[in-house]
Amino acid sequence: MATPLYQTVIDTIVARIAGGELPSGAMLPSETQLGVELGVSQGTARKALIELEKRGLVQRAQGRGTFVTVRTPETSLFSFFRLRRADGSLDMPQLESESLRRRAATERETGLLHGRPAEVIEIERVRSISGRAVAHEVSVIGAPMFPGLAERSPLPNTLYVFFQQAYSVIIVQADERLRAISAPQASARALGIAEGSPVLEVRRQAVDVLDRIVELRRSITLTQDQDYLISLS
Amino acid sequence: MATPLYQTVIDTIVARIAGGELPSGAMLPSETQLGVELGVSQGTARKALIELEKRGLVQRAQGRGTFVTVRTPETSLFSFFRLRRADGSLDMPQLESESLRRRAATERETGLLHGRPAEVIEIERVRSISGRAVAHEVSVIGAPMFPGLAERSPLPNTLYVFFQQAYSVIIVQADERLRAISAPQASARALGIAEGSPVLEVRRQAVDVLDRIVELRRSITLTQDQDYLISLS
DNA sequence: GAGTGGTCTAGACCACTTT
DNA sequence: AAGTGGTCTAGACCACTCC
Repeated sequence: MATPLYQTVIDTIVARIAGGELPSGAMLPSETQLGVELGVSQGTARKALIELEKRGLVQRAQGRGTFVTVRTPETSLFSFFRLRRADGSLDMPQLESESLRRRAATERETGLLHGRPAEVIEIERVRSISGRAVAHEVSVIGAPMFPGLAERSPLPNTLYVFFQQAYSVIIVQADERLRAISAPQASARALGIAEGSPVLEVRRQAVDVLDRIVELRRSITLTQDQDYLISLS
Repeated sequence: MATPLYQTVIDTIVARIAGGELPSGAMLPSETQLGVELGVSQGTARKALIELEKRGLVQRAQGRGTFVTVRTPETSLFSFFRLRRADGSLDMPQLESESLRRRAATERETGLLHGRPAEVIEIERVRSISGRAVAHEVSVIGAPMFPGLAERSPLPNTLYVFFQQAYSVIIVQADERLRAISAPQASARALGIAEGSPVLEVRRQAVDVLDRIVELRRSITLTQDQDYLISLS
């Protein structure tokens, strides 16, 4: 029993979703159908589907079926944008400005990003909440993985939804390192604050469903009116 | 089918662990035994145990059995102490100083903490890494929930391990709000830094296995040599 | 009514650990 | 050899959704 049967079922479905064969919102075959298709029992197919639901990749609804999880700007921001009001609620951020650059990758970027890209696309954005600039983000992605992206500016508000819809790249995890620093010049200007004010620096590696590092991001965040909210367990 | 059978099995085991009947490291009955005891099938007992393992409350090992998860200072710090070196590894922090106070609870504390305590115990600590003070923490817990604690100073390095061993209070989750602020006077003095330097403020609510808010904590953290490392999904 | 997932059972065989 | 969890199957019944 080298690899369990249900694991190959999981892998098959993940591949179908990551390959675009099962797009966002699509209904999966029923447990019984899936079992017949893949030559396993309904119980084994069920175990795979439950695991996929726990990963957030599909959603199951009694009486309706199993569906590929739909990511909207709202759900994506809810997971991956952590600034919250004092009462914990999410103020929808607006995109204030955006600029795109295509440039040679640094050694570090080539080493970290999936596919060891020699060229990257850099996306610089400022987000605001209730008219106040609160975050200055610089994202870096491998150019070969996102053909044509550099020519599509302005990009949608939420990158990860766009990645999934246009490139079948599904971000499921973000590893972050946080530090309190004095606002660097560029960010201070972008956010309209005094240089040297304390800001939260967030350096992120975004990982997709195939466990590939897809994006490197550095955000400079204002935490005067909003908190960066997380949960450890 | 108001509540599933396996849920009552889960609740039974959680109660036994939280009640001290199954202490840290104890072996649980086998799936079959548990099924007989509680009048359910082995498969149902199994589903409950798997759920408990996912919550981190027990650990299962093929051929050996199921055991109540042992929390050591190492495992506890690994989960709930997030400062890490650049390479992601954990430098064990040392306790630099500690002071305890018993005092009347503020209105906010009474409202948030389990049991609406009128009196609380305040634990103030400074932690250091390689001889450098890096965190100034103030914890507040309800006095009635921890009888005799105020007289036991100095407390062990890791509070949550101590809570579990001495009071069967098992912390499983910490909800945190992060901000970058200018170091307040008291913390600046405790950490030996200039007042006004940027520091990471972490306000935490620690939740136990019975879903009760047990501790309120405010940490002022230096993020010069170490990062605050988290993962979103 | 037909089809879906949710729960529960019973039994089989395998892999691993301990004695 | 005995006991444990890990996998897999087959079938039953229930609750829910949709037509």
